[in-house]
Amino acid sequence: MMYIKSMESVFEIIAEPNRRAILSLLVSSQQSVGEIESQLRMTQPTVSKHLRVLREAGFVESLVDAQRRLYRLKPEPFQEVDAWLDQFRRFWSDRVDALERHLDRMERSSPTKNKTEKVRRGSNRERDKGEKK
Amino acid sequence: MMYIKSMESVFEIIAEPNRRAILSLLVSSQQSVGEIESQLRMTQPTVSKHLRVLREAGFVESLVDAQRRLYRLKPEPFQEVDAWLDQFRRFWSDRVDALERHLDRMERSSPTKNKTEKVRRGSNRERDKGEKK
DNA sequence: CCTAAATATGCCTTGACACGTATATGCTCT
DNA sequence: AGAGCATATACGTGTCAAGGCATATTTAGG
Repeated sequence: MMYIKSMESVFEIIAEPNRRAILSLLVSSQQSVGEIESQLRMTQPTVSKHLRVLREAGFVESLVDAQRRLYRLKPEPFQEVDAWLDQFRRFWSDRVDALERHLDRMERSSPTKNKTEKVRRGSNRERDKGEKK
Repeated sequence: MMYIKSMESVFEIIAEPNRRAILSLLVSSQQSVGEIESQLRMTQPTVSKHLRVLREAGFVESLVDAQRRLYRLKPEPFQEVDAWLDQFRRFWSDRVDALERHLDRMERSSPTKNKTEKVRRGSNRERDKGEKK
């Protein structure tokens, strides 16, 4: 009997560095387990286990190709993360600005993870602190 | 001696449900530890520990207010998550569509997660199956 | 200075998860 | 059917984070 414990949320799934590496690999194209294994220098069981977690969480799906399984991305969980981020978007930019950056990112669509330096932008939220009870 | 082990990535930070709850709380306004404690039904040490993790990861900053510490959000780590998501955006919609949905979300700013059905887009990599090495 | 309030930290236990090694399952071809 | 490749699963182990509980620290005010 195999117990699939918890791993409820998408956030726990992407918390694992190797899983993020697998996901990034699959952006370029679908890959077999062996291809992932060789590119990421992980053992085959490790790859398979992570793929299982990713599949059960809906991040990937597998296509049978003879003895191989080709894995490819599925969009829904990413949307879920994106939806969660929404509530915080107002903190790093106002509406129009966010739109522009969003567009900008999609125009370029760079495959590498861009570690961009961001300019801090003060939040526009005012708060009263002083009251002591 | 207190070891601050790893907790390197922002993804591990937001993997913890209580931390996400704290972050969501702080969207509306900055809060003291006690306020967070009572609203989220966590013990005070638990709240403090999570806040420490969040602070060291740059998700929040604290303002001293007498005996209280007021915590409020900082944008950078959220941007980092957003940047990571970028590489996957092509998977859930084309450019215009993404823009529309992005706008739509910001207009309504609905807190619920939208579970949209998407049309898959085939990868451009053909599988070479036959060759054995 | 002493006390109370608010928050931070230390120690300990527990449980989850990631990995390695070994093995099982599945598929193909001869 | 049997061999060989590709992938999945089982089991044991080590590590580390999260929380409970106790206590330290900080600040305000009498």
